[in-house]
Amino acid sequence: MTARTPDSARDIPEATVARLPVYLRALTSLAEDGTTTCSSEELAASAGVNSAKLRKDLSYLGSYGTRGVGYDVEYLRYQIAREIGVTQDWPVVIVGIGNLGHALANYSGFRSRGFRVVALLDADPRRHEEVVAGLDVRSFDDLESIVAEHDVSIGVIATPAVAAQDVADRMVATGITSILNFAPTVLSVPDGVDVRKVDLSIELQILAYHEQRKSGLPTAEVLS
Amino acid sequence: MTARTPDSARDIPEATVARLPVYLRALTSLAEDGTTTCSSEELAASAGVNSAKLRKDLSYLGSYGTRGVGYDVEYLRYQIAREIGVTQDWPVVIVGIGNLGHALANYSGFRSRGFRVVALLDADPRRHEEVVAGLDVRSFDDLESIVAEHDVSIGVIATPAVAAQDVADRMVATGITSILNFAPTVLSVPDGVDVRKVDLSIELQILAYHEQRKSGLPTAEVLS
DNA sequence: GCCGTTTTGTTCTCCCGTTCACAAACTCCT
DNA sequence: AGGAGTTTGTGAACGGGAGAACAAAACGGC
Ligand SMILES: NC(=O)c1ccc[n+]([C@@H]2O[C@H](COP(=O)([O-])OP(=O)(O)OC[C@H]3O[C@@H](n4cnc5c(N)ncnc54)[C@H](O)[C@@H]3O)[C@@H](O)[C@H]2O)c1
Ligand SMILES: NC(=O)c1ccc[n+]([C@@H]2O[C@H](COP(=O)([O-])OP(=O)(O)OC[C@H]3O[C@@H](n4cnc5c(N)ncnc54)[C@H](O)[C@@H]3O)[C@@H](O)[C@H]2O)c1
Repeated sequence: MTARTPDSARDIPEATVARLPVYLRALTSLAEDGTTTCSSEELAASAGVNSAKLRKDLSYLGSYGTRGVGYDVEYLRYQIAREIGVTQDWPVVIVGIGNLGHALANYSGFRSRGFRVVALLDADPRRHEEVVAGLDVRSFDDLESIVAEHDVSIGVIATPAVAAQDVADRMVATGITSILNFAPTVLSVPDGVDVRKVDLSIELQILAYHEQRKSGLPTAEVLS
Repeated sequence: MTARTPDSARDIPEATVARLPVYLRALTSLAEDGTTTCSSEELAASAGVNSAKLRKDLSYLGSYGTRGVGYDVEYLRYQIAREIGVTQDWPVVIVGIGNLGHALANYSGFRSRGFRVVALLDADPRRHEEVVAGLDVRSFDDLESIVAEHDVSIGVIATPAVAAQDVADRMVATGITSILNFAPTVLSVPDGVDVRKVDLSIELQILAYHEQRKSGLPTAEVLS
């Protein structure tokens, strides 16, 4: 509305934002295969979406394709990365270095996709002896200084559910404004702070619901 | 339409299905606190949703509340669990016992929420020496016999991306019809098979997008 | 230089999901 | 028993996203 869009501040629909990373990955994959140009049809197939949806999504970023030709893979990849903001690395802290925290710390996919784990924190002093993925596990009390030092704005919570709200509160207090939460709890945070949750049990329960349906109906599933 | 709903076969909107597990968890939490009755307002707050949405969601299951009073926590909890299909355990196999697979195998939240891990499979023979969470890590070739023996219909993929499609194909061939995929790939499966994906990097990239927006705008964020 | 072919960008329509708002229904108090 | 006060269940308005369909634009062949 206010039309004072300095560069590319059009607001992109949330559903589109959620798909841009998928396109980014598909483009990276195509680039690795040596493909330099692709049509919306090919890219859509690679990303698992409808080609009309893909084109509409990309149109929010600008006109980066060429009619009759398609998209330049490398150019489009860069434009999407720039729009998402992963052309340079984001520092991230992980809190709660238990089963899941270890896996996250060891995950190489973060680094390659624009994120750098700068610290691993845990409340349990016994954990502080450990070195995971080349990083010392440090005291949760070091949160403030680490966030200040590395200018961290993204935090990951992998603690038990009971501790998650406390951890979130501390994160917010130190200036973190984006949280990825693995604990099965609803976090309450002030306006201006984004929270996304990943909840395995919910995903499995959704599958279970459909599974129950399948076995219920006799064979009235397919129609093609 | 066809109105031949044997028991409770009304089709529940997908968005509602995705929230039922959240309500289930909120109700369990309330029950543990000793609450026996709750209003839609309380339950909605506990689940982090709008109360009107909650009531509409619940109305798809039936009329399980009492006007002027609210919902019986234990009764509603059971009704939702039954609708989702987690009143008895679902057997699950996990394929790919690396960093993430270990964390999943050790996760106690599955058992308590209606799922039972019956086998851990890995293609790497060196893994077969291991015992994780009380289960032997077995050869991927045992998939068929394990699925047949335990009547498994849900599989979890925690292998590297390159192997994921192969694993999915094998799963489908053995009769698995629901897959939870952690590998960053688009899986293609036949009709009748459900796939849900969990992708950490995508979640972080969505956060990064909004984070970039925040730092762009000066302070035009809050208005309350 | 022009025409047919290809593929993008966009418009239009439809559908799903969210939210408001209110009547119906139940409890409790007098 | 009746009325005031609560709270559910749902009809209706609204907004956003998905997909079909097409016009505009670029390329290649002649
Ligand atoms: N393991 C999985 O595969 C998995 C799957 C889905 C969800 N989860 C969820 O992720 C979270 C972590 O799971 P996990 O299996 O790693 O648990 P875990 O018990 O192995 O690890 C939790 C860690 O958090 C630390 N911790 C506890 N309180 C803390 C605090 N206040 N501040 C900082 N650190 C604190 C503990 O010392 C421990 O090291 C849980 O909420 C769990 O429900 C785990
Ligand atoms: N570790 C994390 O926190 C994390 C986070 C997000 C996504 N992921 C994704 O999850 C997957 C697993 O991650 P990880 O860190 O555990 O990797 P990992 O390399 O530690 O483990 C992968 C395991 O899969 C096994 N495997 C390989 N090919 C197989 C096959 N064809 N059949 C059966 N088993 C096979 C390997 O032997 C290995 O044990 C990857 O796709 C990764 O991108 C991991």
